[in-house]
Amino acid sequence: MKSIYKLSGINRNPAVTVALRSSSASTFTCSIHRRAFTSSAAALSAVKIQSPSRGFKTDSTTNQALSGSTTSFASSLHSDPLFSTSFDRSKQSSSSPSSTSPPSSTTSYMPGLNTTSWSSPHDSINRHQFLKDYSHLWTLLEACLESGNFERAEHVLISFSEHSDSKDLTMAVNNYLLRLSELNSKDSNVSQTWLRNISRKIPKFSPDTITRAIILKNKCLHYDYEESKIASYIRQYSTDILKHVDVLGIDMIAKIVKVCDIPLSDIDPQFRSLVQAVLEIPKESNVDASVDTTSDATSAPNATTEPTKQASEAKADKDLTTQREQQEAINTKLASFDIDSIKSLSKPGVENLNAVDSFGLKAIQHTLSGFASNSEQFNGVLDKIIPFASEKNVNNTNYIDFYKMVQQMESPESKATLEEKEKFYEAFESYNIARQKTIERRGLEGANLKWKHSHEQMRQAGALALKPLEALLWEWNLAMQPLLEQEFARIKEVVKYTTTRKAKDAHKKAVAAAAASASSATSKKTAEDDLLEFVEGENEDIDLSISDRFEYGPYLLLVNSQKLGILTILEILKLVSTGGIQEGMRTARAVLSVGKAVEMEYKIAKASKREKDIFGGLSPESLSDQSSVSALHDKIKESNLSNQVSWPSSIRAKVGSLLISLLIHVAKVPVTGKDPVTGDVVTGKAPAFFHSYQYQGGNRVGVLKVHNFLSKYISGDTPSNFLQPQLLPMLVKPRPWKSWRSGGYIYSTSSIMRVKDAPEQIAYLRAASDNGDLEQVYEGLNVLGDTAWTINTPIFKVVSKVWNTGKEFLEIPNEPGPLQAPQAPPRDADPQVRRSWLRECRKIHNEHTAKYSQRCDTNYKLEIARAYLGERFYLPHNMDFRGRAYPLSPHLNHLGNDLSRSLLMFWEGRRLGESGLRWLKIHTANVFGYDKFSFEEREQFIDEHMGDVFDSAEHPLDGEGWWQQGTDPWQTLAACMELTNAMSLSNPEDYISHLPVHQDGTCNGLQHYAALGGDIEGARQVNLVPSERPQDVYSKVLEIVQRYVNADAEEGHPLAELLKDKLARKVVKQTVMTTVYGVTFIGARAQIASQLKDKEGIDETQVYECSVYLTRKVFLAVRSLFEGAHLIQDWLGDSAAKIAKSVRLDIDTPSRRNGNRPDFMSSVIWTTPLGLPIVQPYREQKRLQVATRLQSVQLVDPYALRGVNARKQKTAFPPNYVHSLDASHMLLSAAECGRQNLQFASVHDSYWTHAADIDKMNVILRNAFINLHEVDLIAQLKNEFDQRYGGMLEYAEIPRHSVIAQRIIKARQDLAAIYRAREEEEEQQSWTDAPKRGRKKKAKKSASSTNLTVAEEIAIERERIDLLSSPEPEDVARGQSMVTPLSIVESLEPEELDALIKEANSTKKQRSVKSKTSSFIKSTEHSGSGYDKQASAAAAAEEDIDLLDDVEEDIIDEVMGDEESGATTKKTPKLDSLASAKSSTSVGVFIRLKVDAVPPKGTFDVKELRKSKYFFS
Amino acid sequence: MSVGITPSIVEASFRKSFGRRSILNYNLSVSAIRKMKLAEYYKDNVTIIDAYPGNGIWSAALHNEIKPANHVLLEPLVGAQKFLKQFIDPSKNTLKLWPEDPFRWATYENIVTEKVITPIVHPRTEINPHLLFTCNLSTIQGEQLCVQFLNCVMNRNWIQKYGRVRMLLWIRYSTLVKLLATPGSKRRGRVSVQTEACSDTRLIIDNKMADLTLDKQKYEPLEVMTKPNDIFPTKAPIALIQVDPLEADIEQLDYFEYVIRTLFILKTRPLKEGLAILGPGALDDMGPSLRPLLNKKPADMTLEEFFLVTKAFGAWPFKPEILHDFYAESDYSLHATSVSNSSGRT
DNA sequence: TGACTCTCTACCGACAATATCGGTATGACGCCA
DNA sequence: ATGCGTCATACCGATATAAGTCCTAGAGACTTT
Repeated sequence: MKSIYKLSGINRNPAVTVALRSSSASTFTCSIHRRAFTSSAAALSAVKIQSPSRGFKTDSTTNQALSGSTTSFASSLHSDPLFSTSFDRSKQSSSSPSSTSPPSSTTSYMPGLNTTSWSSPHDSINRHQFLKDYSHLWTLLEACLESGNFERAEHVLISFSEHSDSKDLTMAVNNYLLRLSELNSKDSNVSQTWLRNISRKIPKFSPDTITRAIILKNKCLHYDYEESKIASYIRQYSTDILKHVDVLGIDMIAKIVKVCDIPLSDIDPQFRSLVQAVLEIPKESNVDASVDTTSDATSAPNATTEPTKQASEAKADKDLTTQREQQEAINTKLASFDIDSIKSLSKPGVENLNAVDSFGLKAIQHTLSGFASNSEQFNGVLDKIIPFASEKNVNNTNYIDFYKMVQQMESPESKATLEEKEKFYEAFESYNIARQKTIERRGLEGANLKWKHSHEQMRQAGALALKPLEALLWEWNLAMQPLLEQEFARIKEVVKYTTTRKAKDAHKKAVAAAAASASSATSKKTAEDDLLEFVEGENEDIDLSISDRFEYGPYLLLVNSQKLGILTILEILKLVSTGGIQEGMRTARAVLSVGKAVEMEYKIAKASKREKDIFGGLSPESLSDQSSVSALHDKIKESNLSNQVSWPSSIRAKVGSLLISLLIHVAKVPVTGKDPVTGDVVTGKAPAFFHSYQYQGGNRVGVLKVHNFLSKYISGDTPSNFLQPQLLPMLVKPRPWKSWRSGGYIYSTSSIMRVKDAPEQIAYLRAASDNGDLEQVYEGLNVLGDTAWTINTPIFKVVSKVWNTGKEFLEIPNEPGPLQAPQAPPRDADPQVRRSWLRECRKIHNEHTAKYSQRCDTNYKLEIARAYLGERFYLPHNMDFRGRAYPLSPHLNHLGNDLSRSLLMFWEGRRLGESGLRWLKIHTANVFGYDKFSFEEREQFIDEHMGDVFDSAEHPLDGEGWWQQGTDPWQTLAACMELTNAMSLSNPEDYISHLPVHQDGTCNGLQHYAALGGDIEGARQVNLVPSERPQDVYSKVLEIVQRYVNADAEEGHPLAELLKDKLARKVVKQTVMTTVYGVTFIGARAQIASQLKDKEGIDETQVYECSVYLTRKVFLAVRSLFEGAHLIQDWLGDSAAKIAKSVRLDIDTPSRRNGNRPDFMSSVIWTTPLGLPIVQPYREQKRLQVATRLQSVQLVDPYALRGVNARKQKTAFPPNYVHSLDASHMLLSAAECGRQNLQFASVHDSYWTHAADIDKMNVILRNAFINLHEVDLIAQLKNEFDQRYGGMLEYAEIPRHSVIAQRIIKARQDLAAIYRAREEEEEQQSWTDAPKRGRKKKAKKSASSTNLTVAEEIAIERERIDLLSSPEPEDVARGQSMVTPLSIVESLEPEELDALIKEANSTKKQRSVKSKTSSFIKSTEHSGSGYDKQASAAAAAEEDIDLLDDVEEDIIDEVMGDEESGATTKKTPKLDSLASAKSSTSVGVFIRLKVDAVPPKGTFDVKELRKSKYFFS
Repeated sequence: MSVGITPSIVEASFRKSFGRRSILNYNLSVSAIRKMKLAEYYKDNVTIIDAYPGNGIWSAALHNEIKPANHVLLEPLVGAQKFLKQFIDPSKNTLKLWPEDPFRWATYENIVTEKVITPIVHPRTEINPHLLFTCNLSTIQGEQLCVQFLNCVMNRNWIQKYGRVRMLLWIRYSTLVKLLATPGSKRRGRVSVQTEACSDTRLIIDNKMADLTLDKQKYEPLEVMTKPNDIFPTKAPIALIQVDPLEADIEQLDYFEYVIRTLFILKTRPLKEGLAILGPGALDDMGPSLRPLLNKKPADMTLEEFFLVTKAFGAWPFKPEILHDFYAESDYSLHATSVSNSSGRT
């Protein structure tokens, strides 16, 4: 019986444990608890026979290679074909899972192999049983290989092989082999021998052509391309081997082709041109100037041949030098294209921002601008091209203004020839590729050199000088080195054993030996001992640190100690004052960030190195055939082990915590303090960081605090200096999206979808990606990524001027001074005083923190903007899980606030033309806030304010400041400048405009709702229906609310009278907006309260009741105005609730908390019109505590199988669905804009393009919307739901008096009898079987009960279904003979059942309406009562005790009654009771899930909006 | 609530507790009060502040035994007010019902300003014989209030500004073990040290069915509730404690609070680990002066030992200046609204 | 055979509580037949 | 070789932590004699 209550799918897997931790080294048995009943009850026991492959103790397979350990994996429980239909989009049904998916291990959808389906068996999107360990092993394998730990890697490989699919396995083996052959390039026998051995050890493994290619490569190197050895091998396996460019590299293929005389036609046509390019290059000139120079640092720095410290430092020096060389080389290249001087022509007066001049962004700026200042010799050609060049301002320009350069080159006056231009662009492009790569591989060593320089300068200046921060940082990094080396040594000591046990034993022996020798030689305490003591901690922790090192060791070894030190310091300083911690940060965040940085560093270096390996002497950016290059890039990324999976967060945390603990230990700052006793000033050195804890509302939080000496150095302007350069805007077009993980940056891998700790989302995404369903999505996103941007320099100048004043201005926060807490009250002050003091402190602290983080954020934006002045850049995009697009690069992007948006403009310019000029004016009016009027009026408005516009543009800070009154002031300023520039031309229409002009949907969510429901009235309100003037939803709602309030005021309602003159659009706006998101009454009330708070004439004490009153009115108004939308919203919500609360028959899902009830396991999943599958990620989270060096850290375990959060699933579905539609609309529009060669950007429901192209875009977006909504999306959704969830059960009620109900009750009794009998029998058995085994406590049931619990009934239903689907006719017959509630219900016609449910529901509703008058809408009608109650309560408090007499009797009685009943007993959740919980007149029953009928669609024809001017405006 | 109506209130309050846990056994209450010798100590001009009287049994016993000049019942629950009113003789002025919530500090000011009570300040040389405080803290929030009352004892504010006011508190068992845990106990924590530091606290009425890990030697109850119907709800054990504030000051109170709060975070780790999180470099600087304690666990340390640590901390030149940490809620709506507003601008 | 208590309160994007204890499962190991 | 008992350990879930509770409202989930 107990098996029912076990989640059979999540048994721990010992074999994996071995590989990960190897806490043990011998035999394991993995037992799977039996799911089937073992009872003798005839009808039920059949299950046992029916599924012989399930529920047995798996045989142990011995594996000698694993030091005698036996590994086994639980067999799949649910591999029935029944549950393995394919995932399909309901509209274009059925497509089988692709067989060409790239190997990956994060997710797996291999039906039948240790998997179960996630949310629905309908889709063959399955969850690997050991998903977590699987991905951990994957990363561990790589780490072991990189660090040259082959023994353990093989260990891992074997564990991995037990439960991986063959493709993943082959890839894993290949990676092993590749690495092995790399380190034994002079002897191909090593790898061949190993391959033979592993094939024997892992019979499942089958080599593929990649395997052959690796061997071939090894042979080539071994025998130095000896024709006889190579040619025969190729002949043996066909020239298919040669298609693996990503293994062999282009150079090698070229050589092979040459040596073996293979025709070029045998080479993969995709890469033929590359090979050809190599063949054509004469040998000597084959020097690549741009490829990675730090690559040797990346190749397993801590492998057996690890560079010494000096070497690595020297190398760092070298790196910088080579970097310079490289830059010069590029300069030469640029020069060779006849543009000898790219000396900046940029404007004077771009002021430097006040910032710490050090690393991070500065380094990036250096990279970007690095070679602008060199040599005068470049003056010449450019001067000829650009007449203005003589006016160039030489001083103060530290960057190249490519923007201006191009503008001038392209201007009509330019004398540049077409050929010159072409050459310029070509040079520009390859220059950008080179720079982009350099940025992505950040120069960590470069940062260190700067620190060192600063340190030396400080030395020269003398000890009295205050140390600059950089000097300090250099010291810290220096001090960390020996500790890191020590740690490396210890790790190597540990990881050379394959199990922790061996390591521990060895350690014990060593200690014993040391003790023996120590007794003779008196131990002298050295500095090293101190180190040792620190690193090792207490003796009792040694075991712990051994197993710890065993886990994180391989990962830490991947990056050299110099880099580790630097990145730790950078990360930590970046995080100061985050997480609401004053002068510190949360430990959890710190350790994870550092760990992630290590991972990033390693992966990017690895990718960069691989690129070099593969391209060999070719310079990818200078090749003409860029499509081949990018195809090869993709191939490289795909085959790279590390691109597949992220490190487990536990590993990140452990790696990070180790580094931080070292930093804490060495980082010191000078301090002075006063001795409390003597009063003397004491000086000393104190740790710069220290680890402690804080309490947050009763919760303990680990924090890392910085010494306040250090915090003096750090202001809001500091963190941008530590910014990670990996995610900045790109200088070249992003790699286009080609699969779910391929696209975006050059080296770092990003996923096309941002997922929330939900492998299920990835699984679905991957399936769709592999299936080729996402082409439209890719196309749209690629258009967004291909939009070229540049910084709006004039705006930047204004902003930086304001910034440097340090004062608050518009969205720019001021420089917050030190936090000033109010004086604490004396201890014996009244608690009230203390409380309000605390509250005040908290408030000030909050404000300070907010201000600080805002200042940081703005600083980030400005620093990035400054770095990219004059550059052309791109913003790679991905999506949230609904499909909405976001730029990958944070901080500065067009989704940011007004300021960010104003700093950006299109790189490309387009002539305004008549329509463009008009739209530019309208846009100016829009951003100013004058957007509720007709286009003509808006245009006129700007014409009337043209003086203000000119003044704003010409005197932004010293003029009238008209722009500052705008809703979006900075964008207004940008528009003013653009307009001014245009108007200054004799013909403004000739102006080449770069400003993005917006078209915004009016309440886009409601627009989609109206279209979905065909709701004419709603459509009219949101401008779907053509109209002469734009409709304003908020004003309309306000109007209705005003009517209600006036009516109440007439009747003398006091609140209505108070409020009737105080209503404003602003009061209702937010609530109307959030209605779409399903805001609750209380949430809306809070919004309204905050609006009312500042209103004149409303007393503070009245705000609350006013807000309650008003919120009711607003809700009523919204509902009346958007009846259709609400019907759809409700339907979506109800459907989601049904799905989220459905019970699955295909898997066993008992509740963790209450074994009597199943957990709900099905997420709401749907497919957008573009084919993107969307999975709502809301499940209960399992949290793990991971012990790290500093403290234990709590992480979510994304792999845990947990029930859904039904409530969240329900409330979030309507907005998510609508957002998935608006995302589809956007992507469709984007794709079409791309096809029509428009520059396009979007902020969800705000679409941007050039002013001149607005007319075109307006047509495109309207057509896209129509296309989207022409089909009945809701009907389609229902259809999809029916298919996906049709097999599940939902709870329903039918009238108790019905015949069916009676039959069900009877059946339940019968089943219970059988069940109890069998249960007893099993109990007996289990006592004799294993008397010591405690029974699962999950299954709490009252022994005497004759009723079935819900879980039990579900188990029985499941048995029946299983039997019916059995291949054995005997089983099927048995299943047919079973009488269960479900079988009874299913014997009904659907209509009959519907009728019964309807009947039960109606009686229930009647009852509940009678008993409750709680609907807020209803109570609005008597809203006076609340007021009265409040008043009397207040009075009661004030008046004398005697007043108690006045308390009404009925209230008392009520309370007393409650008290009485509180003492009465409670009840068990028996199914029968579940039925009667709501009403004794009905019976609860599980039926097949069926979503409700779709609400009838209205008559609005979406095509009408083609004519609607203000649909988007 | 005169003696004459005792049977009626006992009967009437049977299985009533108004959402709290209360004693039902009147006689046992009386017996405990007598063993405490309350009537002997509180003789003259006695005021009882009686918070959350609920079903009134305990209040009746106190009232009848001590016969105070002024007994004010702080009862915010309307149902309980109504119930209690039946037993209050309006003609007498000794027993009053005040409907404000004892949870609110203002209540205690209001009863003074409204002249419901007129507290007499008594020198700290002895327990204030004119003012007795009792409170039923058996709810889930009761524990919070209890800790705060103890804070007030330490800070000498709230009613403790009238001198050393004895408090008779009904608390849950879970609270009890936190307050009275002795060194070495699993439950030893910050509150137990604080309680020990600022008060002489005794267990007065115990509950038989709870098997708690208390030092029974040290905390011998005066009475024990044995029968199921002694309390209500039956299976929800509570206990009565007597808290007598101490006369002596706690040295360096701020430091003491910080030290115990911080050290108990790692309460079963050796003290040296705890010291390390007191401040940057704390272990290096303070370790030498506390060498004998370094390997002791905070959970095993005595009050005196905590005083030693406090002293060392106070003498440490580099101790942190700010001992109370604030944290910011992640409620930066400033930025968020500016973003969302601009997409749907006005 | 209900009722009481507790929770949560707008979508997304960003993120993230920890120390300790006790029970249970599991494995190592020894012992003995 | 197998089996059994005992001990150690890993894992998992539960609980405490702090100490004003956040002025109210109402629906829904959850629990448990």
